[in-house]
Amino acid sequence: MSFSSDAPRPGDAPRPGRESYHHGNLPEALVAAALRLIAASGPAGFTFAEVARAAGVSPAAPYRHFRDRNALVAEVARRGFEAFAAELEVAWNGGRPDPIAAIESCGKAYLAFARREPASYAAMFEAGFPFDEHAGLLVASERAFAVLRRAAEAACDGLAGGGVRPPALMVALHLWAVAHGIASLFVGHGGNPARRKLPMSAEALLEAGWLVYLRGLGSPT
Amino acid sequence: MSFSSDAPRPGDAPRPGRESYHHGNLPEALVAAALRLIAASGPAGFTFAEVARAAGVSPAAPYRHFRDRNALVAEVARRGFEAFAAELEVAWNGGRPDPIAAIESCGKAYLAFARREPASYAAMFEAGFPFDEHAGLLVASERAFAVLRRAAEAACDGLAGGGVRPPALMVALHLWAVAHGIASLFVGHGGNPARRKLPMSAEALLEAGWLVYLRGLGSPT
DNA sequence: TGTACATCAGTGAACGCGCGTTCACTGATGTAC
DNA sequence: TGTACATCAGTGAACGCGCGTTCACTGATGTAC
Repeated sequence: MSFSSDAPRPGDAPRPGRESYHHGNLPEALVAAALRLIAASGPAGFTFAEVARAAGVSPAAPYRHFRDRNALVAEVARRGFEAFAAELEVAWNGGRPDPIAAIESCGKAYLAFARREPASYAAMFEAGFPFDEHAGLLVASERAFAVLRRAAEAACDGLAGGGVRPPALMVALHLWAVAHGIASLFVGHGGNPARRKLPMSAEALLEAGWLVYLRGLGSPT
Repeated sequence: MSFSSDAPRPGDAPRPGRESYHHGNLPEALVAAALRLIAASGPAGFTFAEVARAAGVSPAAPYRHFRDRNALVAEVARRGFEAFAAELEVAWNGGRPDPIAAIESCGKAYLAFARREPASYAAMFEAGFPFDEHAGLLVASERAFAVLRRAAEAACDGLAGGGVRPPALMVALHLWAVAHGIASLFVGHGGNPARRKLPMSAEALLEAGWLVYLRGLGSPT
């Protein structure tokens, strides 16, 4: 993302000589402010008025764009899932050079996202409102999960022919659970520092976990 | 737990004809009220004054027992870890009848706790204050983790002698990550319903995940 | 057994504060002609 | 090119409310003698 030097940048407080009575891009600025506040104190740790203040507008202004605080956090989560899905897709890269390497790449991308965008990750997984009440949210989260699903299918395809073929959906859920478990327990973020010192990086822990699991499925690693 | 018919029961609002000016067991009542409120709206979803009201005392009363809201939630989490550890220890049962069966039993106990005490589980894993700032909390959480650690060691001991012996700590972290990932993503609770329909129960998902993983370690399951 | 006293665990009133939400408003922008 | 008008996206003041925290207080309890 890049911004021209004249356009108001999302997240900016209004400059003293603001050119326009209008903000220009308030929805963006509110999302950016929400991300900062979530990073500092979690998805429940700020008020609607606080977001307005952080974006440099009056407390009534956000109501033009979001019904309430929840709608704003849901939008943050939705964008988070979109970005997350896109990064997982890049990492998966159509399963090249081979499924195992591509899966490992997804693991790195998963934790990289949780590290780089802890506020998004928190909004996505810790905010606690039902996905199906916010239309776009469900769609976006499905898009992210679909990558893991595809990876799981490829992993199952690659199994040595001997045993029973495990259901790909189950494998995808397992991969997701390990990744989320590690991200949630061991990847520190802002107000929520990692709770436990690890004998290895979270990335190495996830890679080892997935590899052992795939080996358990019968994968020839 | 049982209560004599005369003693004030924790969580009770004061009865009209309360025998005593004193509450009798306010700390317990506050913890019980906090659990109810957390179950309804999450560890961040209520105020200190609300807890007082729910326990039937004036808003100033809780200050006699807890420095602030955080101290109360930390106490809820600490007790949660104590109960959690105790239940895991019972399930582990010294590794009897055999390590694999005992580990599966721990998996069931893990999810059973998350289901039965969602408020405790949320306080333990989603409240987001650092463990080391609340002394007892760290100790209690270590006690729970120690069970998984022991289980991991037993699993490693039981491996067919061929390969490299995996570090038990890593194995314990993997087991924990899977269990927490599944509990966190798929076990619905109060204000935080499960986000995704599963093709199987969370318990079956966890058991399968752990078994595949143990097989990947080289375990003769 | 009684009494005086210290301590404990609550009360209830008070304070300043910031929140959520509404409302009529107004400056800026876009468009029809 | 100019002008009238509709629409948009903000303002800022206002409201009632509940919160966090403090304070002097008071009823109940326990204990020394």
